[in-house]
Amino acid sequence: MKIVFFGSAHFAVPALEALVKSKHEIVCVVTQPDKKKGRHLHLAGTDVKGTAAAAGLKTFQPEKIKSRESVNFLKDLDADLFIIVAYGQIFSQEVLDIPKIMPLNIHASLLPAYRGAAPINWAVINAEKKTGVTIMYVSLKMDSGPVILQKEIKIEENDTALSLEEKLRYLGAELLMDALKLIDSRSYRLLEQDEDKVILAPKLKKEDGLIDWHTPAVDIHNQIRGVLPWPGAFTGYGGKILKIFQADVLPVFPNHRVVPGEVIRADKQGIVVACGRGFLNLKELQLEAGKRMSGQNFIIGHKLVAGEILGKNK
RNA sequence: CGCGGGGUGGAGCAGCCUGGUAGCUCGCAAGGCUCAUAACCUUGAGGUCAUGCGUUCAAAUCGCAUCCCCGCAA
Repeated sequence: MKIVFFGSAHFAVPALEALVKSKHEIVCVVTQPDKKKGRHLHLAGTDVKGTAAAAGLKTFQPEKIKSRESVNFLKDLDADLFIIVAYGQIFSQEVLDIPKIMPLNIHASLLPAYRGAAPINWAVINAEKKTGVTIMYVSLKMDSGPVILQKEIKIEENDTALSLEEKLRYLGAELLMDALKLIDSRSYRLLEQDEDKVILAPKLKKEDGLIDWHTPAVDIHNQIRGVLPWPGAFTGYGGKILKIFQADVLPVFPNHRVVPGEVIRADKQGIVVACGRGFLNLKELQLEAGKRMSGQNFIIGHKLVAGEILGKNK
């Protein structure tokens, strides 16, 4: 089959690599235009662009996928399938109608749960026990098309949005190959999504990383694991931003009344902070302008003592 | 040329503004105390103060340049 691959982010790379190895013909890889990014705003291509270049594939980087020029270009490719994975632009019906068989998408959740840009993050934040990947027909409304294949995976206690993404991107690539076989043999089925079970997973905002110490320790723990790699869970300390990368929920009972955010212990046992219910032992943190380090190292250098309240500033 | 913070023994930091013997906590080594310990007491090793140039009688400290790391913003 003649395939046009649409993708940009890290998540899409294994799927493209799998396609490259398959018998299918990739007529073009469409990815987002190069953007200035990073600390010094250097111009950089997407992860997918790098992969496509390594495989010697032709790339197309339209500013707007819906534009007249883009549509004409895509029509001329005469493709059977469009495969869209973490591309980053919304398609118009006109574009979706171009492929002769169908437009396909890999989504990192068990649809209809977690429709949107950050399905993995929200699954972790919401303490889901499992998530997965879905291969579906793309329709105009975001992530609402009928499902072709779906595979679930357990969310482990120590999984983060980062580790899950790593698992899911490969799982997604595998499942895509299975789906292509079904489509090739015309033996697939389209299963409509149950609109009553829709859960939305909007793009994360900076403020989603801000820790509210009044919430229960388990919830904050899920937040810390879920908002990686961006924006990262953070609080305030000494007027600066303090990022928290890793923490454990602790069943500790202090001998006095505590305020949420209060450091009730800071010694070799760890940095223990009071939450709305329960406590967190901060394992890995990073102060603004500082390096990422373990809780013990943090105490040694920053003279953090019991009684201080986190989150007072910023 | 988007804004800002930082590079000081093995780790994390102070000192810099107001130049004049390199300091703290931890770790490490040796010894001691102890039934014992991640506890405590002694002692000790370990540093081109990121790099280069400059100012000065004298630079970790002031000035210029370079390299590297990090936060914000996108």
